[in-house]
Amino acid sequence: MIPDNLNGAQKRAVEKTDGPVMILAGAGSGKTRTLVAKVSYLLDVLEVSPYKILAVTFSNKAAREMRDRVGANCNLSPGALQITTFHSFCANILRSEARHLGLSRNFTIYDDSESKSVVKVILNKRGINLKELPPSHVLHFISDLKNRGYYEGTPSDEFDEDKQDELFGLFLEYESELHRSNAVDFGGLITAVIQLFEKFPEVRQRYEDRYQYIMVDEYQDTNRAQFELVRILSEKKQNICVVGDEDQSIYSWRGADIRNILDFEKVFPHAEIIKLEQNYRSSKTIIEAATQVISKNLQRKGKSMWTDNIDGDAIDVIECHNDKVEGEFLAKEIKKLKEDGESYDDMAIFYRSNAQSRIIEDSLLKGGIPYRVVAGIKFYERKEVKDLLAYIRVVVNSKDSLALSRIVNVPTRGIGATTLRKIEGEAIRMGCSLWEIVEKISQFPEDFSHIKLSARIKSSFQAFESLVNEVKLGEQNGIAPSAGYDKLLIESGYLQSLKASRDYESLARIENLQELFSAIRQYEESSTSPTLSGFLETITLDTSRDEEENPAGQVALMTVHSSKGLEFPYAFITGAEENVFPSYQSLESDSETAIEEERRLFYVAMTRAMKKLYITFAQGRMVFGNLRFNGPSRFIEEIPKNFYKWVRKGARRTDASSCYDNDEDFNQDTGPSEVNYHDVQINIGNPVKRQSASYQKGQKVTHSLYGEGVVWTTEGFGSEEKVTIKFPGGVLKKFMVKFAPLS
DNA sequence: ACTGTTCGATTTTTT
DNA sequence: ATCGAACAGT
Repeated sequence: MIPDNLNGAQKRAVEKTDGPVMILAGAGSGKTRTLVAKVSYLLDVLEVSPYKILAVTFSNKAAREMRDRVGANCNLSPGALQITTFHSFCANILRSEARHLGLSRNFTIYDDSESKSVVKVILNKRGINLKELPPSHVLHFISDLKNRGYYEGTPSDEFDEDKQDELFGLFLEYESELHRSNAVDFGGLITAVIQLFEKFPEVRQRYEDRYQYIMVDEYQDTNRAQFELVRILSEKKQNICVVGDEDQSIYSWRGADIRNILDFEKVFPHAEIIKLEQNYRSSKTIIEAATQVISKNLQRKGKSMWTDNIDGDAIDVIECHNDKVEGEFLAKEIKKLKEDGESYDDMAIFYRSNAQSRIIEDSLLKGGIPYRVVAGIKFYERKEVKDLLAYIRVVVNSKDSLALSRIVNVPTRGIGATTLRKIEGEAIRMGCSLWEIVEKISQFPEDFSHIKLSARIKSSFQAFESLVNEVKLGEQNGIAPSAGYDKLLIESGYLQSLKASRDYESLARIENLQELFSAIRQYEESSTSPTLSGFLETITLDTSRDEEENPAGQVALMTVHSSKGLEFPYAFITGAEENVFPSYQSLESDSETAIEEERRLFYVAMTRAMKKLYITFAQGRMVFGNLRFNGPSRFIEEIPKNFYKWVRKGARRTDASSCYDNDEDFNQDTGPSEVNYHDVQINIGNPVKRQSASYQKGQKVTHSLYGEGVVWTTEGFGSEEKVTIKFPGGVLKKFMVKFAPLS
């Protein structure tokens, strides 16, 4: 049955299971609830097999949430449900069908930075100066093509113009380089599946027959290729249900194509459109103000949001003298709310760009307000982490020449640029991969006398080769991935080289490698047949690690983009100035489309607030080292006057820059002045046996890197014991006791 | 192979 | 202001 906590439109959305449907779900309209109800309805009432249902979203977080909720509803193990991201879905298909496309199933997935490296290598090879032709520019061309669904041999003539572009040759070379490396990039995951379906009708039919009900969440974020993919899959049954909100489309710069929404009915002429317009989240004031702002956009289907909620407080628009005063206002106001009994984790501060967070953090720090910065965790982008992952990739997919050349001389083993150039030459000459050359050199060094390798280099190759092969063998024989990682870390000498340079940074790097170790352990526990290659897949397609952080009493700081999908009773939109929000880039481009996207961003930000919305802006702000006077954002002016109250904070009219003159607090050295470089206990592979938790809540500890802190939470015991420590300024860090240099 | 220096760019970042 | 990448010098 359909849960009776759904409203009319939501019920309709649930019941309309056959034929194409587009659900336009405004902010806070109970979209997830409806989707979960719909999948549950298919399963429980229509008794559709979970095997036949496919639901795709964009983020792993969203997929997980939906999977768990449906699983709980219908008493199914979450694993039985095909609720997944576009990219995982495609990666899985490609692993099964890899042979059709001349890939092998252990192919590597390249992320954006690796794609960029490939581009750089190609440009270098062609002797093109990176300044004349920035790699980012080339990469943009390539990913744009892929986002629009192009693959080699696309039948459509839509790409004729692109093929004339001088960059097209680079695209082709890029593609063949990836293919040689047995690698696929993010965009390629999607287009390769489309290609697979186009070229092999029998494969296509298998999947088409299987997925009888297809749902797409966050539809406004789909690009052309993703749309094409679900169109193909649903072509026969036409049971496609897309859910999205054109007003929250904020990823066009990533290839999201709002036309997927605007033109849905053109592709599916009999589509039913259902609008979810009742908002359950925000006060009437907020909803009406936001509705007014977004109504200025022309690129929309048009919904009119309404709510039964109370009117609530007026929006506060705070005019601050400068960005510093803005920060101080935030701290002061948050403190006041706290004193009134509100909780810190009910408050969030949004900014347009990450650069703005620093000054806000400063004020919160000074005000003693605990906060957390919600940001794309860059853990997997760390050099040392990428290095070790590259080792793993060479083990998993030895054709991955990018990974190989990254680590063949890390740590230094005498295989420098010159040697690398030589073996690259050999690889080209013999038409094989770098790894095959490495293997051949190790086995038959005499065959390579013509490239004059010293004895030392030869033995380096041999050591490297046997390490990789031993781990590979271990992987095939079901040795735990973490053990393989251990071996790589230790026998490559990587860990040793870090330990040898006992400086501040190496210490942190070692910790990160320990963190990577626990990530592998975590993965092992969650998987039935863990492998290194499975681990790689998890982390390339799911970067959301570390996001579990306990929001215990912290104000959340984030970009407007990362706020999408979240809600907070109290929300602060900061930097509401021309050239900041909307950003100067979107103004420069002078295109109405760009401004509309900024407006959608502003709309997203406004609709995060439940009870009270603050919008702050500064008269003067430091931008790229210069003081700028931008004036209030046009979006403020688009809010009807009756919805807000204008307040001035330290806003003077003269001598605008004086506030920057005596900045006594800015240059304090906050880092620990002395670091105790005692030997870090490394026990990877030989867990320390401790039977009980050795740390307690509230205990004071000293971390040799971060200084003094207080134990915030503890979990596990013995070698699995983990502690979260709170350092001054509300910074929370989690450590594994057996690794962390704590005293 | 490591280190310092200059130069330049610089929104957003689900995968 | 600040960070990183590219380059030059040791």
